[in-house]
Amino acid sequence: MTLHLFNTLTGQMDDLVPADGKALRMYACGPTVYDYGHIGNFRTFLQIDILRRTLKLLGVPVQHVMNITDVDDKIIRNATAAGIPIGQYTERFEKAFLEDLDSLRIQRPEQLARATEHIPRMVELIQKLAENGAAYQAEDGSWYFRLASFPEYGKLSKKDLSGMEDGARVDVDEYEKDSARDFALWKAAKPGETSWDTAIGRGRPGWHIECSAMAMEYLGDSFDLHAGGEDLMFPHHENEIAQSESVTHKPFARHWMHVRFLLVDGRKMSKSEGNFYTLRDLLLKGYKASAIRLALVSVPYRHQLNFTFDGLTEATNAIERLRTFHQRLVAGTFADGESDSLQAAAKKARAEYGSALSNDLNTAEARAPIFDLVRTANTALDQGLLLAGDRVAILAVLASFDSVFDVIEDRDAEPTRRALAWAEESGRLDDVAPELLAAQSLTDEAIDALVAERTLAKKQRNFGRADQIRNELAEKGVVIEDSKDGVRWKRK
RNA sequence: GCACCGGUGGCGAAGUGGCUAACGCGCAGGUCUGCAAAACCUGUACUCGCGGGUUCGAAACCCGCCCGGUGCUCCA
Repeated sequence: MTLHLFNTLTGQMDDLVPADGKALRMYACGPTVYDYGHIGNFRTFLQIDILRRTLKLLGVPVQHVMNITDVDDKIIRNATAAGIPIGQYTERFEKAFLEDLDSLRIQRPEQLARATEHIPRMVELIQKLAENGAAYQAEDGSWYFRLASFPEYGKLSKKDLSGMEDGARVDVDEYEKDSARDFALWKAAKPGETSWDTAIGRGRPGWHIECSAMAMEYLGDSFDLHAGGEDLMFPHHENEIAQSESVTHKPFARHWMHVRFLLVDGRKMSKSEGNFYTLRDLLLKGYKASAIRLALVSVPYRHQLNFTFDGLTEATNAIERLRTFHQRLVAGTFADGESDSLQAAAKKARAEYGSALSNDLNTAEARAPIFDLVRTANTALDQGLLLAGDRVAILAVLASFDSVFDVIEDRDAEPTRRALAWAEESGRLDDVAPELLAAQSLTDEAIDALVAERTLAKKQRNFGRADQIRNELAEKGVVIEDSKDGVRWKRK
């Protein structure tokens, strides 16, 4: 099976396959590390994670490069305000970002590339552009890309800029450009700002050049896929194409993928609207990392996702259903053999799941056959008709599902613990949901002891005491389930 | 203003010409249970924003309208 993925460049569904027949070479625009990542950032990174995991599911090896933008206007401004070097400023946000990736179970790219570590490569590119007449230096020493030198400009975002007039929007500090739409490749040093002394003068890179430089450094002049948020399509990606292709005269990326923005409560998320959430905000409210992952991943990447707390609750409950079922299979004992109907159901689920994902990463559609299988298997389980061979087949389907969605295996304790530690050391304990603190106050050992006491009380038919213990635990978010195989408990 | 996307049950959401309109959550009733929980069963849109049209046949295609969102500037 091959992945059919919408290609922004061609405007149609194209098969995404490695041009060299080996690994799929992809570049994804990463974060600018000037603050903690918000859920909008993570929706994009999560959808790219779904992409790379789907490729692997389909047997395609991936060579994935992501940049970390660790120098830009905001970083310089904030670091200056804090009175520290930019490296020291970005370090903690980069660390936080990588932790957040772990929390959401987003796989690390094969290569992370920091902008500040690739300055020579960028300078080289700008020099080549200058030789081709595609770049020029302004009086203050800044370098700009000459848009007029690249007639194909606009081919990605389908913009026709030929009729646009110059002078509509000119940044005050960029008045020396030949044409208003020319964009900065290199910004001349201003007094007191971080800068690099290079062959093209003292200064710092413009935003777009870093991606061209690092993509070509690790993936070559031409590569398979370039991905990012929809906002980057114009002008960022358009500029990358112009810069890169003006140097190489080869197609930059063959395939472009853009993830749509998410909305929060029906509005674009913004700090001024008061609907702005970082991952850490949500963890401290008591939502599990897996629920956040599933909620952000369940709406296909080309659709707007309206993020709500109801949606998080829905995801929490859906995961609970999957995990409970998984646990039934893992813990139970089954007679030898296999049943035709369940084997067929497992096979069908796997096929439908794979084909939904291959169809432009339709995650919503991909969930359906898995839940179908859960219901079918639960019914068989209730009737004692599920056999050992069925268990193996169904667990394999769940594993395959989790190789992309990664929500069944419960690793939620760590992100929450990390978020609480962070809240403590950064003085944000007031933001922590009281129920979360209450739940944390109870150790597993304490729960086991109470559960044991309740079981004893039940044996003595002292249901009053048994129910009292159950209620106490429930208040702290611990749910008890009695079953034939014994008592189970879980943190809600 | 120009451009693009969407409007499917209580909520989320799939489906882009033809099987009883997936799936999840929620809700109601039932089975099981000391009671619960979990699980299962049944029900939960005779209908897909509105009005026309095309077609043997449309949620799906065309036209018009209404509503919501996004982009055109830094942004994932």
